Amino acid sequence: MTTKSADTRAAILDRAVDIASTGGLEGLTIGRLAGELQMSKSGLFAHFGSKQELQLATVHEAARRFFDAVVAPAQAAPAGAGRLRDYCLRYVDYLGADVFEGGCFWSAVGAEVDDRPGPVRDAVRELLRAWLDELARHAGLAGVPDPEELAFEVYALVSGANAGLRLLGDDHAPERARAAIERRLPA
Amino acid sequence: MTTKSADTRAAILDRAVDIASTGGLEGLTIGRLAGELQMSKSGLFAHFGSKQELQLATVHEAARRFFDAVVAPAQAAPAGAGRLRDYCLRYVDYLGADVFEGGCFWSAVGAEVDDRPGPVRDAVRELLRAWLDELARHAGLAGVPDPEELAFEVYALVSGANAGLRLLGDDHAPERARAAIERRLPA
DNA sequence: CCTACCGATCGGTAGG
DNA sequence: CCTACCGATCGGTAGG
Repeated sequence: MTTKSADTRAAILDRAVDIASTGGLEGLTIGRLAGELQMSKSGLFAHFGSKQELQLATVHEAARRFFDAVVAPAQAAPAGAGRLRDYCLRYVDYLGADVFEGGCFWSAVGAEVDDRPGPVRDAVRELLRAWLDELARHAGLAGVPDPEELAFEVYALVSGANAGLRLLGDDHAPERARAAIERRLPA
Repeated sequence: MTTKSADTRAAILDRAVDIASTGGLEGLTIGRLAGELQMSKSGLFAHFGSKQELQLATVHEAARRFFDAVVAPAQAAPAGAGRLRDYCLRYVDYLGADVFEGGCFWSAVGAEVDDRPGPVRDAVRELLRAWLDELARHAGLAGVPDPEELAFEVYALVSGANAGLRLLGDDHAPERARAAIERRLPA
């Protein structure tokens, strides 16, 4: 029975993802995490062995949550224009769906790690890269002339909506992103 | 002669802006800043009185740099479509112009402060708000139907280009943003 | 602008 | 998973 240990680990990561979505991966300190979960620092630490391993596990747990909220439900739509459209709509909707406590996890963490070479930055980079590739792939299937350009624009608009929502407190931001994306999607 | 003290303060803030553009306002520690400038922590600290005052002064110094690089040079262009176009081009170009050591200061700092209520967040928010208002104002003068929508899209695309450049290492990102903005600008 | 401190917190370890 | 530590660094202060 490794179940109890696995449950504890899952509970730690669940909280870690929300802390990091708010205060970033630096704000995710072992002391704070242990305090909130009412366990000792060293007890928690033993699950990961280093701060970096905790950060990596947190990033992958965030990817799982993003996958469940945006990617998986869209698999019902047909590949190509339908899937692309579904991805985009869910991508915008996810900002207001409280998937993460601090809004888009990738916006919160992306700017933080981009200047820090290492495995954590690489993991974030590759996950974002894979998501943009998936968007571009279905844009290509839909016959869009420059699929990578479209993927870039959608990503930028959704990130912009998150910033508008969180930093400016502008509730219209997702609607603005939706309008711009709608205008850009293939008919 | 308060000149020597003012010079020191200017040198501190000059370095502080670049550190914050890389490691964020939390990465901007008094110890690190003092170390790089080869002065004592307390000597440096005396110029500001608190970490928060240092952060505020750093944000305003960053605004000055952004103004000098993007806003001021565009004043030669005529109000309306011409100015709007000039703003947008310079806004994209500024990403690759090494105005800040860590790329766009506002992208680096925006996601960091958006969950931390207080004077620092308010300052960042108001500066961004003012910039978007200025973009929208000239879009309005140019006869654009929804000036705020256009300002939002331009801001999102430039932020996206910065992320593409810094996080993904995609050198095409500014060109992609430029293309999308060009398509969106009034003829 | 300095030396010399302060209490708190950081990531991490020893040893159980 | 715990108690009890470690050296380093944090923001900040006293006193000059």
